[in-house]
Amino acid sequence: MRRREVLLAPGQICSHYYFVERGALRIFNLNAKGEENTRYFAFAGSFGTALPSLIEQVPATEYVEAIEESDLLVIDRNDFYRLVETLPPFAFIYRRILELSFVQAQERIYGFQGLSALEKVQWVQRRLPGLLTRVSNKLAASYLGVTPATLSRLKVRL
Amino acid sequence: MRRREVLLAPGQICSHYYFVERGALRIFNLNAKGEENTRYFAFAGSFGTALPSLIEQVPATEYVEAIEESDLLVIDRNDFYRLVETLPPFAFIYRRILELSFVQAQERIYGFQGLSALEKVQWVQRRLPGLLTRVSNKLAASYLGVTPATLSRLKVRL
DNA sequence: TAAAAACGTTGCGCTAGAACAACGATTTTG
DNA sequence: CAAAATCGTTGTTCTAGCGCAACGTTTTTA
Repeated sequence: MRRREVLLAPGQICSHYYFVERGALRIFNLNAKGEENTRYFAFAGSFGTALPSLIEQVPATEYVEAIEESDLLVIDRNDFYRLVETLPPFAFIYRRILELSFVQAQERIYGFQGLSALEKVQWVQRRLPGLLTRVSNKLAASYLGVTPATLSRLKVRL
Repeated sequence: MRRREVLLAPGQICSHYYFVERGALRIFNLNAKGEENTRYFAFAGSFGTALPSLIEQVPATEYVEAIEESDLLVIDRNDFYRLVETLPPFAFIYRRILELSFVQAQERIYGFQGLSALEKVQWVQRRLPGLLTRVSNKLAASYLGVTPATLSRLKVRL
């Protein structure tokens, strides 16, 4: 997978899980004003996909994009669900994926609430050390929900 | 369950699912500044619990509180997991609960992003009609992430 | 490898929403 | 059922972060 390659765009129905062997994915969407909003970064060793679309088989609202040259293991949804429905160990693994995805999403969201922009940056440095140096200023800003200009100014204040 | 009764407080490990037969629950947490942050309202016909704590059996960070006189069906975690692990229909139901919880949380969060306070109020009116009249101004404000004063001003603008 | 596009940083003014405050209305409590 | 606490509303002031802009640097593309 090349840098900038788009694996899934809004409107498409997601039919794959991706396991990142090398590189990085990000899941993001565009809001009503056309601004990018990064939900999640998946680095080597983790899964990434448009989970709502994959689960409900409705058109995705988000993009899945490689942000670095990446090697991915692609898992087909139908195969995956067949395994989940017939083999208990897979059912267990899927349950764990769902549980962890949910818990993680909650932590990120409610961890951010009520924090100033500077505090959000500090939160990310604690919870995702290295993120700010690994991804571009623009992408980190879209994850934090601030403008690139604001993030740039905050970084000088540690 | 009486109005204002607290079913679970931060620090406790959650061991129950609650199904709301009558009344309403809310799940909320306090942020670093001591402000309340409502994550979710569960009205009659839906489930409510501190899912991260229930799943991981770690201390909760949130409160579960009855906001109206309520009748609840209390489901014990151990019983529930035993059912999930032995009876396929329960495994399926639990999977659906997790999937829907995740999708719902995502929609709420990313639906809000980049919206002005007024647009958030309009979003809630579309998606959760009746919420603004059923719960107090203060609680609705804590769900929207604005101050009660701001919400009060917005309501006159429809 | 040169031109074009995108990005990072910094300056400056503006504004949405917060903070603080006051006060009448509603709710809770003893 | 009366006193006390909490809540909703509205006014005023203040500020964090945005919009816009400029410009040098890095990346992309042809």
